[in-house]
Amino acid sequence: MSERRDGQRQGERYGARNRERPGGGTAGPRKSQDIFDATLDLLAEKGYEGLTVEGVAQRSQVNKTTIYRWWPSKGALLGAALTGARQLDLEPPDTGSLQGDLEALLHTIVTLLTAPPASDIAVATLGAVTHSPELAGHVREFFAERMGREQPVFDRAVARGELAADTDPMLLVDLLAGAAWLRVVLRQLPVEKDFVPRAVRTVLNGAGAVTERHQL
Amino acid sequence: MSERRDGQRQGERYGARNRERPGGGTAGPRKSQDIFDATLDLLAEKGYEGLTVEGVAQRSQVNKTTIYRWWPSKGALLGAALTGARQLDLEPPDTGSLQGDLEALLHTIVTLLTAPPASDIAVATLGAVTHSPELAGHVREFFAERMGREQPVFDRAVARGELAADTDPMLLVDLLAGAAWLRVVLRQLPVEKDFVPRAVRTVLNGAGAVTERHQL
DNA sequence: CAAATGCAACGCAACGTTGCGTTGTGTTCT
DNA sequence: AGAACACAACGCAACGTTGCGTTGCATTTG
Repeated sequence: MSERRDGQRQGERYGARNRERPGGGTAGPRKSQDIFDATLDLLAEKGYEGLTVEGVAQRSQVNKTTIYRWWPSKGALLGAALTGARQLDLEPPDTGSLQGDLEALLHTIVTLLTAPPASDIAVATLGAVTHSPELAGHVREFFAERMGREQPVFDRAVARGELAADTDPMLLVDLLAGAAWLRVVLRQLPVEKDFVPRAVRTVLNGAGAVTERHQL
Repeated sequence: MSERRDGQRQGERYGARNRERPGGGTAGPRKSQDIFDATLDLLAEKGYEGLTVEGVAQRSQVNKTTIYRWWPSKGALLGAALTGARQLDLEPPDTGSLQGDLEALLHTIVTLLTAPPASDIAVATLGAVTHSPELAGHVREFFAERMGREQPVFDRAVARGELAADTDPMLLVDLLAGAAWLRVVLRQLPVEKDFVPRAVRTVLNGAGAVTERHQL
Protein backbone atom coordinates (compact mmCIF):
# COMPACT_ATOMS: atom_id res chain seq x y z
CA MET A 1 0.00 0.00 0.00
CA SER A 2 2.67 2.43 0.88
CA GLU A 3 3.18 4.76 -1.94
CA ARG A 4 6.09 7.08 -2.20
CA ARG A 5 6.93 7.06 1.41
CA ASP A 6 10.57 7.73 0.99
CA GLY A 7 11.30 11.04 -0.50
CA GLN A 8 15.00 11.27 -0.36
CA ARG A 9 15.75 9.40 -3.46
CA GLN A 10 13.72 11.84 -5.39
CA GLY A 11 16.19 14.63 -5.14
CA GLU A 12 18.89 13.03 -7.14
CA ARG A 13 16.55 11.55 -9.59
CA TYR A 14 17.63 13.77 -12.39
CA GLY A 15 21.25 13.12 -11.80
CA ALA A 16 22.03 12.89 -15.48
CA ARG A 17 23.69 9.57 -15.02
CA ASN A 18 21.89 7.61 -17.67
CA ARG A 19 20.71 10.55 -19.54
CA GLU A 20 23.32 10.55 -22.19
CA ARG A 21 21.56 8.71 -24.88
CA PRO A 22 22.61 10.68 -27.98
CA GLY A 23 26.21 10.79 -26.91
CA GLY A 24 26.22 7.09 -26.46
CA GLY A 25 27.37 6.28 -22.98
CA THR A 26 25.36 4.16 -20.66
CA ALA A 27 22.20 3.14 -22.36
CA GLY A 28 18.87 2.45 -20.77
CA PRO A 29 15.21 3.18 -21.07
CA ARG A 30 14.11 6.75 -21.02
CA LYS A 31 12.61 6.37 -17.59
CA SER A 32 15.43 4.38 -16.14
CA GLN A 33 15.47 6.41 -12.96
CA ASP A 34 11.81 5.73 -12.38
CA ILE A 35 12.43 2.07 -12.97
CA PHE A 36 15.36 1.99 -10.59
CA ASP A 37 13.41 3.83 -7.94
CA ALA A 38 10.53 1.44 -8.25
CA THR A 39 12.89 -1.50 -8.12
CA LEU A 40 14.52 -0.41 -4.89
CA ASP A 41 11.23 0.62 -3.36
CA LEU A 42 9.70 -2.74 -4.07
CA LEU A 43 12.78 -4.53 -2.87
CA ALA A 44 12.58 -2.69 0.40
CA GLU A 45 8.89 -3.38 0.73
CA LYS A 46 8.63 -6.99 -0.26
CA GLY A 47 12.11 -8.41 -0.27
CA TYR A 48 13.89 -10.10 -3.10
CA GLU A 49 11.34 -12.82 -3.60
CA GLY A 50 8.50 -10.36 -3.61
CA LEU A 51 10.26 -8.19 -6.13
CA THR A 52 8.65 -8.83 -9.49
CA VAL A 53 9.38 -7.36 -12.85
CA GLU A 54 5.72 -6.81 -13.45
CA GLY A 55 5.42 -4.97 -10.20
CA VAL A 56 8.29 -2.71 -11.16
CA ALA A 57 6.73 -2.06 -14.54
CA GLN A 58 3.45 -1.15 -12.97
CA ARG A 59 4.86 1.19 -10.39
CA SER A 60 7.24 2.90 -12.76
CA GLN A 61 4.56 3.40 -15.37
CA VAL A 62 6.41 1.39 -17.92
CA ASN A 63 5.50 -1.65 -19.89
CA LYS A 64 7.24 -4.77 -18.77
CA THR A 65 8.40 -5.35 -22.31
CA THR A 66 10.55 -2.29 -21.96
CA ILE A 67 12.27 -3.68 -18.90
CA TYR A 68 12.95 -6.98 -20.56
CA ARG A 69 14.37 -5.21 -23.57
CA TRP A 70 17.09 -3.70 -21.43
CA TRP A 71 17.73 -6.20 -18.69
CA PRO A 72 17.52 -9.92 -19.14
CA SER A 73 16.52 -10.83 -15.64
CA LYS A 74 15.47 -9.65 -12.25
CA GLY A 75 19.00 -9.97 -10.96
CA ALA A 76 20.38 -7.83 -13.73
CA LEU A 77 17.77 -5.18 -13.17
CA LEU A 78 18.46 -5.04 -9.48
CA GLY A 79 22.16 -4.93 -10.12
CA ALA A 80 21.73 -1.93 -12.38
CA ALA A 81 19.45 -0.24 -9.90
CA LEU A 82 21.96 -0.72 -7.12
CA THR A 83 24.79 0.64 -9.19
CA GLY A 84 23.06 3.96 -9.35
CA ALA A 85 22.05 3.98 -5.72
CA ARG A 86 24.08 6.44 -3.75
CA GLN A 87 22.64 5.26 -0.49
CA LEU A 88 25.28 2.62 -0.14
CA ASP A 89 28.15 4.98 -0.66
CA LEU A 90 29.73 5.26 2.72
CA GLU A 91 32.52 7.69 3.13
CA PRO A 92 35.43 6.12 4.96
CA PRO A 93 36.07 8.02 8.19
CA ASP A 94 39.12 9.94 9.34
CA THR A 95 38.79 10.67 13.01
CA GLY A 96 42.47 10.82 13.88
CA SER A 97 42.77 7.44 15.55
CA LEU A 98 42.35 3.90 14.36
CA GLN A 99 39.93 3.14 17.12
CA GLY A 100 37.85 6.13 16.19
CA ASP A 101 37.90 5.24 12.53
CA LEU A 102 36.89 1.66 13.13
CA GLU A 103 34.15 2.65 15.47
CA ALA A 104 32.82 5.08 12.92
CA LEU A 105 33.07 2.46 10.24
CA LEU A 106 31.26 -0.18 12.22
CA HIS A 107 28.68 2.28 13.37
CA THR A 108 27.94 3.14 9.77
CA ILE A 109 27.58 -0.52 8.93
CA VAL A 110 25.26 -1.18 11.83
CA THR A 111 23.17 1.78 10.83
CA LEU A 112 23.02 0.58 7.27
CA LEU A 113 21.81 -2.79 8.45
CA THR A 114 19.24 -1.51 10.90
CA ALA A 115 17.89 1.88 9.90
CA PRO A 116 15.10 1.86 7.32
CA PRO A 117 14.65 2.35 4.52
CA ALA A 118 18.25 1.68 3.54
CA SER A 119 18.40 -1.35 5.79
CA ASP A 120 15.61 -3.07 3.91
CA ILE A 121 17.48 -2.64 0.70
CA ALA A 122 20.83 -3.62 2.08
CA VAL A 123 19.64 -6.68 3.95
CA ALA A 124 17.52 -7.92 1.09
CA THR A 125 20.33 -7.41 -1.37
CA LEU A 126 22.97 -9.13 0.67
CA GLY A 127 20.60 -11.93 1.46
CA ALA A 128 19.85 -12.40 -2.21
CA VAL A 129 23.50 -13.03 -2.97
CA THR A 130 22.93 -16.72 -2.43
CA HIS A 131 20.13 -16.73 -4.98
CA SER A 132 21.46 -14.73 -7.85
CA PRO A 133 24.99 -15.15 -9.16
CA GLU A 134 24.47 -11.93 -11.01
CA LEU A 135 23.81 -10.04 -7.83
CA ALA A 136 26.63 -11.89 -6.17
CA GLY A 137 29.00 -10.41 -8.70
CA HIS A 138 27.79 -6.91 -7.99
CA VAL A 139 28.10 -7.41 -4.27
CA ARG A 140 31.58 -8.82 -4.63
CA GLU A 141 32.64 -5.78 -6.60
CA PHE A 142 30.98 -3.54 -4.10
CA PHE A 143 32.93 -5.05 -1.25
CA ALA A 144 36.15 -4.99 -3.19
CA GLU A 145 35.69 -1.35 -4.01
CA ARG A 146 34.81 -0.54 -0.44
CA MET A 147 37.91 -2.28 0.81
CA GLY A 148 39.98 -0.18 -1.52
CA ARG A 149 38.46 2.99 -0.18
CA GLU A 150 39.02 1.93 3.41
CA GLN A 151 42.66 1.21 2.86
CA PRO A 152 43.77 4.74 3.82
CA VAL A 153 42.32 4.21 7.27
CA PHE A 154 44.82 1.47 7.85
CA ASP A 155 47.68 3.19 6.12
CA ARG A 156 47.26 6.10 8.46
CA ALA A 157 47.06 3.77 11.43
CA VAL A 158 50.31 2.11 10.47
CA ALA A 159 51.93 5.51 10.00
CA ARG A 160 50.78 6.47 13.47
CA GLY A 161 52.16 3.28 14.91
CA GLU A 162 48.73 2.07 15.93
CA LEU A 163 48.94 -0.98 13.79
CA ALA A 164 51.62 -3.45 12.87
CA ALA A 165 52.66 -2.99 9.27
CA ASP A 166 51.95 -6.57 8.39
CA THR A 167 48.40 -6.53 9.63
CA ASP A 168 45.74 -7.65 7.19
CA PRO A 169 43.19 -4.85 7.05
CA MET A 170 40.59 -7.00 5.38
CA LEU A 171 40.60 -9.38 8.28
CA LEU A 172 39.78 -6.58 10.67
CA VAL A 173 37.00 -5.28 8.51
CA ASP A 174 35.56 -8.74 8.04
CA LEU A 175 35.60 -9.44 11.73
CA LEU A 176 33.73 -6.25 12.52
CA ALA A 177 31.31 -6.16 9.62
CA GLY A 178 30.69 -9.88 9.79
CA ALA A 179 29.83 -9.68 13.46
CA ALA A 180 27.31 -6.96 12.72
CA TRP A 181 25.71 -9.01 9.98
CA LEU A 182 25.53 -12.10 12.08
CA ARG A 183 24.12 -10.30 15.04
CA VAL A 184 21.49 -8.39 13.11
CA VAL A 185 20.42 -10.77 10.41
CA LEU A 186 21.13 -14.28 11.57
CA ARG A 187 20.75 -13.97 15.31
CA GLN A 188 18.15 -11.25 14.93
CA LEU A 189 19.21 -9.70 18.15
CA PRO A 190 19.18 -6.00 18.87
CA VAL A 191 22.52 -4.25 18.73
CA GLU A 192 23.36 -3.02 22.18
CA LYS A 193 24.60 0.48 22.68
CA ASP A 194 28.11 -0.62 23.42
CA PHE A 195 28.35 -3.22 20.72
CA VAL A 196 30.44 -1.03 18.46
CA PRO A 197 33.08 0.04 20.99
CA ARG A 198 33.31 -3.43 22.46
CA ALA A 199 33.78 -5.06 19.09
CA VAL A 200 36.44 -2.57 18.09
CA ARG A 201 38.21 -2.87 21.39
CA THR A 202 38.27 -6.64 21.11
CA VAL A 203 39.67 -6.57 17.62
CA LEU A 204 42.31 -4.03 18.51
CA ASN A 205 43.31 -5.16 21.96
CA GLY A 206 42.11 -8.72 22.05
CA ALA A 207 39.95 -10.55 24.51
CA GLY A 208 42.76 -12.56 26.04
CA ALA A 209 43.12 -12.29 29.76
CA VAL A 210 46.05 -10.67 31.44
CA THR A 211 48.40 -13.53 30.91
CA GLU A 212 51.51 -13.08 28.87
CA ARG A 213 51.30 -11.12 25.73
CA HIS A 214 53.88 -12.23 23.25
CA GLN A 215 55.42 -9.07 21.91
CA LEU A 216 54.93 -9.07 18.17
CA MET B 1 -20.98 -43.13 1.71
CA SER B 2 -19.65 -40.74 4.21
CA GLU B 3 -17.99 -37.74 2.70
CA ARG B 4 -16.15 -36.21 5.56
CA ARG B 5 -12.76 -37.17 4.47
CA ASP B 6 -10.79 -34.05 4.79
CA GLY B 7 -10.69 -30.55 5.86
CA GLN B 8 -11.68 -30.98 9.45
CA ARG B 9 -8.41 -31.80 11.08
CA GLN B 10 -6.82 -28.57 10.15
CA GLY B 11 -6.30 -27.51 13.70
CA GLU B 12 -3.99 -30.31 14.59
CA ARG B 13 -1.84 -30.22 11.58
CA TYR B 14 1.59 -29.19 12.55
CA GLY B 15 3.23 -28.29 15.76
CA ALA B 16 1.74 -29.75 18.83
CA ARG B 17 0.49 -32.94 17.36
CA ASN B 18 3.37 -34.84 16.05
CA ARG B 19 3.36 -37.78 18.24
CA GLU B 20 3.70 -41.47 18.08
CA ARG B 21 3.47 -42.98 14.70
CA PRO B 22 4.21 -46.50 13.63
CA GLY B 23 7.75 -45.43 12.96
CA GLY B 24 7.97 -44.14 16.45
CA GLY B 25 9.67 -40.91 15.43
CA THR B 26 8.33 -37.46 15.02
CA ALA B 27 5.58 -37.69 12.55
CA GLY B 28 4.15 -36.21 9.48
CA PRO B 29 3.49 -38.04 6.31
CA ARG B 30 4.49 -41.65 6.17
CA LYS B 31 7.36 -40.87 3.91
CA SER B 32 8.43 -37.78 5.76
CA GLN B 33 12.02 -38.87 5.70
CA ASP B 34 11.97 -39.16 1.92
CA ILE B 35 10.37 -35.77 1.71
CA PHE B 36 12.96 -34.19 3.96
CA ASP B 37 15.78 -35.79 2.04
CA ALA B 38 14.39 -34.56 -1.23
CA THR B 39 13.92 -31.11 0.22
CA LEU B 40 17.50 -30.78 1.35
CA ASP B 41 18.81 -32.33 -1.84
CA LEU B 42 16.93 -29.89 -3.99
CA LEU B 43 17.90 -27.01 -1.76
CA ALA B 44 21.54 -27.93 -2.21
CA GLU B 45 21.11 -28.34 -5.94
CA LYS B 46 19.05 -25.33 -6.85
CA GLY B 47 19.11 -23.00 -3.91
CA TYR B 48 16.18 -21.60 -2.05
CA GLU B 49 14.51 -20.00 -5.00
CA GLY B 50 14.86 -23.12 -7.08
CA LEU B 51 13.38 -25.21 -4.36
CA THR B 52 9.80 -25.98 -5.31
CA VAL B 53 7.17 -27.98 -3.55
CA GLU B 54 6.32 -29.78 -6.73
CA GLY B 55 9.94 -30.68 -7.25
CA VAL B 56 10.09 -32.13 -3.78
CA ALA B 57 6.91 -34.07 -4.38
CA GLN B 58 8.24 -35.49 -7.58
CA ARG B 59 11.57 -36.53 -6.19
CA SER B 60 10.17 -38.02 -3.04
CA GLN B 61 7.54 -39.97 -4.93
CA VAL B 62 4.74 -38.23 -3.15
CA ASN B 63 1.85 -36.21 -4.36
CA LYS B 64 2.17 -32.53 -3.76
CA THR B 65 -1.20 -32.57 -2.05
CA THR B 66 0.33 -34.62 0.69
CA ILE B 67 2.99 -32.04 1.30
CA TYR B 68 0.51 -29.22 1.43
CA ARG B 69 -1.61 -31.19 3.86
CA TRP B 70 1.21 -31.16 6.38
CA TRP B 71 3.11 -27.98 5.76
CA PRO B 72 1.54 -24.73 4.72
CA SER B 73 4.50 -23.31 2.88
CA LYS B 74 7.93 -23.85 1.50
CA GLY B 75 9.48 -22.19 4.50
CA ALA B 76 7.66 -24.46 6.90
CA LEU B 77 8.67 -27.52 4.97
CA LEU B 78 12.28 -26.51 4.90
CA GLY B 79 12.18 -25.67 8.55
CA ALA B 80 10.89 -29.13 9.36
CA ALA B 81 13.47 -30.72 7.11
CA LEU B 82 16.27 -28.84 8.78
CA THR B 83 15.09 -29.77 12.23
CA GLY B 84 15.72 -33.37 11.41
CA ALA B 85 19.01 -32.72 9.69
CA ARG B 86 21.83 -33.91 11.80
CA GLN B 87 24.38 -32.51 9.42
CA LEU B 88 24.40 -29.19 11.17
CA ASP B 89 25.07 -30.59 14.60
CA LEU B 90 28.54 -29.47 15.43
CA GLU B 91 30.08 -30.72 18.58
CA PRO B 92 31.74 -27.91 20.50
CA PRO B 93 35.44 -28.62 20.87
CA ASP B 94 37.54 -29.17 23.96
CA THR B 95 41.20 -29.00 23.04
CA GLY B 96 42.57 -27.79 26.31
CA SER B 97 43.15 -24.19 25.39
CA LEU B 98 40.90 -21.35 24.37
CA GLN B 99 42.93 -20.70 21.29
CA GLY B 100 42.66 -24.32 20.27
CA ASP B 101 38.94 -24.41 20.92
CA LEU B 102 38.26 -21.27 18.96
CA GLU B 103 40.38 -22.44 16.08
CA ALA B 104 38.55 -25.73 16.02
CA LEU B 105 35.25 -23.92 16.19
CA LEU B 106 36.04 -21.55 13.39
CA HIS B 107 37.50 -24.30 11.32
CA THR B 108 34.27 -26.23 11.65
CA ILE B 109 32.31 -23.19 10.59
CA VAL B 110 34.51 -22.56 7.59
CA THR B 111 34.19 -26.17 6.57
CA LEU B 112 30.45 -26.03 6.95
CA LEU B 113 30.35 -22.99 4.70
CA THR B 114 32.68 -24.32 2.05
CA ALA B 115 32.61 -28.11 1.85
CA PRO B 116 29.80 -29.60 -0.22
CA PRO B 117 27.23 -30.86 0.14
CA ALA B 118 26.60 -29.41 3.55
CA SER B 119 27.83 -26.01 2.44
CA ASP B 120 25.14 -25.74 -0.19
CA ILE B 121 22.49 -26.41 2.37
CA ALA B 122 23.97 -24.13 4.97
CA VAL B 123 24.61 -21.22 2.67
CA ALA B 124 21.24 -21.44 0.99
CA THR B 125 19.47 -21.70 4.31
CA LEU B 126 21.24 -18.79 5.93
CA GLY B 127 20.80 -16.74 2.81
CA ALA B 128 17.10 -17.45 2.79
CA VAL B 129 16.70 -15.96 6.24
CA THR B 130 16.01 -12.60 4.67
CA HIS B 131 13.20 -14.09 2.60
CA SER B 132 11.29 -16.27 4.98
CA PRO B 133 10.41 -15.14 8.47
CA GLU B 134 9.57 -18.73 9.19
CA LEU B 135 13.06 -19.86 8.37
CA ALA B 136 14.46 -16.87 10.18
CA GLY B 137 12.86 -18.19 13.34
CA HIS B 138 14.45 -21.57 12.92
CA VAL B 139 17.83 -20.05 12.26
CA ARG B 140 17.55 -17.80 15.27
CA GLU B 141 16.79 -20.76 17.47
CA PHE B 142 19.60 -22.69 15.92
CA PHE B 143 22.10 -19.99 16.73
CA ALA B 144 20.75 -19.56 20.21
CA GLU B 145 21.04 -23.24 20.89
CA ARG B 146 24.54 -23.34 19.45
CA MET B 147 25.60 -20.48 21.67
CA GLY B 148 24.36 -22.39 24.65
CA ARG B 149 26.38 -25.41 23.72
CA GLU B 150 29.49 -23.34 23.18
CA GLN B 151 29.27 -21.71 26.53
CA PRO B 152 31.42 -24.36 28.26
CA VAL B 153 34.30 -23.45 26.00
CA PHE B 154 34.37 -20.01 27.54
CA ASP B 155 33.68 -21.15 31.05
CA ARG B 156 36.72 -23.36 30.87
CA ALA B 157 38.77 -20.53 29.42
CA VAL B 158 37.82 -18.25 32.27
CA ALA B 159 38.65 -20.99 34.74
CA ARG B 160 42.05 -21.36 33.14
CA GLY B 161 42.63 -17.63 33.30
CA GLU B 162 42.74 -17.32 29.56
CA LEU B 163 39.81 -14.98 29.44
CA ALA B 164 38.59 -12.12 31.55
CA ALA B 165 35.49 -13.14 33.45
CA ASP B 166 33.45 -10.29 32.09
CA THR B 167 34.12 -11.13 28.48
CA ASP B 168 31.09 -11.53 26.27
CA PRO B 169 31.44 -14.91 24.59
CA MET B 170 28.83 -14.16 21.97
CA LEU B 171 30.84 -11.23 20.73
CA LEU B 172 33.84 -13.44 20.13
CA VAL B 173 31.80 -16.04 18.33
CA ASP B 174 30.09 -13.41 16.22
CA LEU B 175 33.36 -11.84 15.24
CA LEU B 176 34.81 -15.13 14.11
CA ALA B 177 31.77 -16.69 12.51
CA GLY B 178 30.71 -13.42 10.96
CA ALA B 179 34.09 -12.96 9.36
CA ALA B 180 33.86 -16.40 7.84
CA TRP B 181 30.42 -15.72 6.45
CA LEU B 182 31.42 -12.38 5.02
CA ARG B 183 34.56 -13.73 3.47
CA VAL B 184 32.96 -16.78 1.92
CA VAL B 185 29.52 -15.61 0.93
CA LEU B 186 29.65 -11.88 0.45
CA ARG B 187 33.20 -11.34 -0.68
CA GLN B 188 33.30 -14.72 -2.35
CA LEU B 189 36.97 -15.01 -1.67
CA PRO B 190 38.77 -18.24 -0.92
CA VAL B 191 39.65 -18.85 2.67
CA GLU B 192 43.41 -18.85 2.99
CA LYS B 193 45.14 -21.55 4.93
CA ASP B 194 45.99 -19.28 7.79
CA PHE B 195 42.68 -17.49 7.98
CA VAL B 196 41.54 -19.44 10.99
CA PRO B 197 44.63 -18.98 13.19
CA ARG B 198 44.99 -15.36 12.19
CA ALA B 199 41.38 -14.56 12.99
CA VAL B 200 41.57 -16.28 16.33
CA ARG B 201 44.84 -14.63 17.18
CA THR B 202 43.43 -11.23 16.35
CA VAL B 203 40.37 -11.74 18.47
CA LEU B 204 42.36 -13.03 21.40
CA ASN B 205 45.41 -10.82 21.27
CA GLY B 206 44.22 -7.89 19.24
CA ALA B 207 45.65 -6.26 16.18
CA GLY B 208 46.92 -3.23 17.99
CA ALA B 209 50.56 -2.40 17.42
CA VAL B 210 53.24 -2.72 20.00
CA THR B 211 52.37 0.47 21.79
CA GLU B 212 51.24 0.31 25.34
CA ARG B 213 48.79 -2.30 26.32
CA HIS B 214 46.65 -1.08 29.14
CA GLN B 215 46.90 -3.79 31.71
CA LEU B 216 43.34 -4.67 32.50
C1' DC C 1 12.75 8.14 -40.58
C1' DA C 2 14.38 5.20 -36.91
C1' DA C 3 14.79 3.96 -32.41
C1' DA C 4 12.26 3.33 -28.30
C1' DT C 5 8.10 2.21 -26.27
C1' DG C 6 3.29 0.42 -25.75
C1' DC C 7 0.13 -3.31 -26.10
C1' DA C 8 -1.89 -7.79 -26.19
C1' DA C 9 -1.37 -12.25 -26.23
C1' DC C 10 1.17 -16.50 -25.64
C1' DG C 11 3.46 -20.77 -23.53
C1' DC C 12 5.45 -22.16 -19.36
C1' DA C 13 6.09 -23.27 -14.56
C1' DA C 14 4.90 -23.13 -9.91
C1' DC C 15 1.69 -21.69 -6.71
C1' DG C 16 -1.97 -23.22 -3.49
C1' DT C 17 -6.73 -25.37 -3.46
C1' DT C 18 -10.49 -28.61 -4.14
C1' DG C 19 -13.35 -32.78 -4.75
C1' DC C 20 -13.37 -37.39 -4.79
C1' DG C 21 -11.62 -41.97 -4.95
C1' DT C 22 -8.16 -45.41 -2.90
C1' DT C 23 -5.08 -47.63 0.41
C1' DG C 24 -3.66 -49.20 4.73
C1' DT C 25 -4.06 -50.21 9.45
C1' DG C 26 -6.20 -50.75 13.39
C1' DT C 27 -10.89 -51.98 16.00
C1' DT C 28 -15.12 -54.28 16.60
C1' DC C 29 -18.57 -57.48 16.06
C1' DT C 30 -20.16 -61.84 15.21
C1' DA D 1 -10.52 -66.32 14.13
C1' DG D 2 -12.37 -63.86 10.39
C1' DA D 3 -15.31 -60.66 8.23
C1' DA D 4 -16.94 -55.89 8.53
C1' DC D 5 -16.05 -51.45 9.64
C1' DA D 6 -13.93 -46.72 10.72
C1' DC D 7 -10.76 -43.44 9.63
C1' DA D 8 -6.53 -41.10 8.69
C1' DA D 9 -3.36 -40.72 5.11
C1' DC D 10 -2.54 -40.77 0.37
C1' DG D 11 -3.16 -40.35 -4.75
C1' DC D 12 -5.08 -38.16 -8.66
C1' DA D 13 -6.82 -34.70 -11.61
C1' DA D 14 -8.23 -30.46 -12.35
C1' DC D 15 -8.82 -25.59 -11.19
C1' DG D 16 -7.75 -20.44 -11.03
C1' DT D 17 -3.79 -17.41 -10.14
C1' DT D 18 0.58 -15.30 -10.55
C1' DG D 19 4.97 -14.33 -12.43
C1' DC D 20 8.25 -15.48 -15.88
C1' DG D 21 10.13 -14.36 -20.34
C1' DT D 22 8.84 -13.97 -25.43
C1' DT D 23 6.68 -12.41 -29.68
C1' DG D 24 4.43 -9.63 -33.38
C1' DC D 25 2.68 -5.47 -34.43
C1' DA D 26 1.07 -0.78 -33.66
C1' DT D 27 2.33 3.75 -31.75
C1' DT D 28 4.88 7.40 -29.96
C1' DT D 29 8.99 10.24 -29.73
C1' DG D 30 13.34 12.53 -30.87
